[in-house]
Amino acid sequence: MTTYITTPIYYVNALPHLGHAYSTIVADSYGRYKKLCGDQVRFQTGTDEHGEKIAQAAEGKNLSPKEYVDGISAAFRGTWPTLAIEPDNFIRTTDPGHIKTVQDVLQKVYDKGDIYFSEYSGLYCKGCERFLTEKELVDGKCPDHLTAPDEIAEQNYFFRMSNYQDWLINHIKENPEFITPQRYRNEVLSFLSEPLEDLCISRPVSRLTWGIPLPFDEKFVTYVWFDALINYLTGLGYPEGQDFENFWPVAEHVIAKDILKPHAIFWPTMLKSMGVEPYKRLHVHGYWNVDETKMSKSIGNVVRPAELVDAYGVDTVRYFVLREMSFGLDSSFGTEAITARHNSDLANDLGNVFSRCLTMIHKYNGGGVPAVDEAVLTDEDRELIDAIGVMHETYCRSMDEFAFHRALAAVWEIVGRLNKFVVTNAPWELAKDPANTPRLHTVLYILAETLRILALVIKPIMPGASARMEECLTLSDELRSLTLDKGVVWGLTSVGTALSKPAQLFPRLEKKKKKKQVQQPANAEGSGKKKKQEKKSEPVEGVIDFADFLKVELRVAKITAAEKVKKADKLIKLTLLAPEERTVVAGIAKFYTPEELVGKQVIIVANLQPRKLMGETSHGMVLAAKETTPDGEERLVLSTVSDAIAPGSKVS
RNA sequence: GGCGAUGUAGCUCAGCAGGUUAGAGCAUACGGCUCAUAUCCGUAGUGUCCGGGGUUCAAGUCCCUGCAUCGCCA
Repeated sequence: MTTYITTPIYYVNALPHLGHAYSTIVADSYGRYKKLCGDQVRFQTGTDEHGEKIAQAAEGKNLSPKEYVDGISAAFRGTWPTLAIEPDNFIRTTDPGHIKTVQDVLQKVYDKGDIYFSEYSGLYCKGCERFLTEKELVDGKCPDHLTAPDEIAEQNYFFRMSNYQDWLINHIKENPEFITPQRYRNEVLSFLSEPLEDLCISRPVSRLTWGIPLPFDEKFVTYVWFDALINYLTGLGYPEGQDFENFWPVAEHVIAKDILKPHAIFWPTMLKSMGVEPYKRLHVHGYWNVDETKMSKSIGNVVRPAELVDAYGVDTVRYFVLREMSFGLDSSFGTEAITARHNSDLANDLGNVFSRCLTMIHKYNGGGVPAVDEAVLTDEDRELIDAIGVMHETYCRSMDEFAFHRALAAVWEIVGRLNKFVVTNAPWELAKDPANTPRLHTVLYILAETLRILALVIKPIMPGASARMEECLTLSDELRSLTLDKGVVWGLTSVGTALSKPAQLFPRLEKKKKKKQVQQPANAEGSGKKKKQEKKSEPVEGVIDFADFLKVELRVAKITAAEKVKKADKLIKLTLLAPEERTVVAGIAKFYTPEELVGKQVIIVANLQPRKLMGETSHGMVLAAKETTPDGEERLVLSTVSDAIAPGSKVS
């Protein structure tokens, strides 16, 4: 059996965040799982590097597009190993091989007659650099730039997507698993119930040069989606080769819901047109919110995977995202949530049970795995063993369905049972009387064997923790390399195996509960009932508490560009790095010229709700001090830091 | 405006195709153990299953309607 699993190729206009990490962890874990099932697996991720936004971003940084994308692509590539993500192939749409294949595909589709040249006229907004639909306009103007769009006619190439609409509808209906979870399948079908328009697949070179030239007309480059989707094929050496034959028929794509349409509609019709079978499954997941709100650059609450790994460790991060999110639905990320998962599931349950079991084998049998005495086997023992069989089934079914949270819940059911088993069998009691030795040995064996199986099933999700468990259990290479089917079989641990001392798999994290700090003198009030309801300190007028202060996120930002806002004599539009790029409009035009601002470091409120000022949306606020001089003149001075520091540094 | 999803214990959610006292984890309270990472085990709960109608012997589970939130489309 073979498995081909892909993530989207990530658009290099931003650095990796939790959402990217999630898609990639999912694909990696699924790939590892399939490998553990004995499949030959190919796992691909990469970066998407063409298009208008990239060209703009590069220009904004005074870099050539290629220099710019090289940097961000490397950041993605470098992030994955820190999350124990091991793709077999990392593809870039600027790879020469990819470019050639895209051109071959275009030519093929063109020759088939599915691409035509046509004039398109529409309302083009220079600010957005794209055509707007009538419906998007507000009072006839672009809602973002408040300017009237130009009616322009442009000639472009179009892909006859509409030719394949009926075929696609049928295909989706006949293959219930083609798009999962179902809610997204419904969404696509509902979208397809309306006539499909053809897809514009070119951009004139006059407007954009950063793209793949059309093979049949050099005055145009390829629209990014047409270019990007093909990565899934080029990564396999399409149009020929063993990889393509082995893996394409089993292709499974993991995506987030924002790119559903290109993957569920553009891509299958493109494949159909070029004469390639559609992919097997498309797995669509939801968004990670951060503490109830959307994660976005402008709010400044973007979660960086590297920071998470530093704070919690790779295994915890992988476990958390897979356990916490029901695949397909949105979830919310919060430090309390991940700390709670780490402490309760990983440290208290799995980590602790691992530690206590190994310790007992050391204390009561010198660290060697003792033999089972069939004569003293109880119903309860058999129940535990049976439960492991049930877990195995649920686990596999859930992993196959991308229901990772359910797979993990099933594993933790066994962790819970093992803890109960320890308590009801109390080896420390058995050890007191030599007459109980056969039973003690049997119990200890069950502990060791259950741990071995737990180490095996968590391997795809937490490869590190799994390896540490196997290490302590001193499993042979043979036992470590078993497939699931062969490995989740009772009784494989050999009697006499000498175990190592237990490692602390997941050290507990201290909760940052500042709320519980009580300042009341110990016996100020009479004993009796505990006063559970700690009085909240009375609010004092004009005084905020520390928690309120923490809500304000201050950051150092570097000004990279500044220009006056038209028709506003007080406003200057600033482009800042903090560390990501953002726009902030500041009412400082009377005091500073745009020229003198560029290069300055300022302090901004980074998590202020975005607000529109004279047509520009401001994502934050620049801090400044203001005074009125004795002669009645106003003076304003920007707040800054006393020495150079990395853009985006927090101020507190 | 059209289509769709969701609304269940303080929190996060399970409840598959209608059937006895509605479940799990976390959090809370009390009790127990000592092998263990101040961990674990047991007990205790509380729920107008969003509101209102209806179908049925029987509805959290089906139908209609209203409200709220979200998504897609226009």
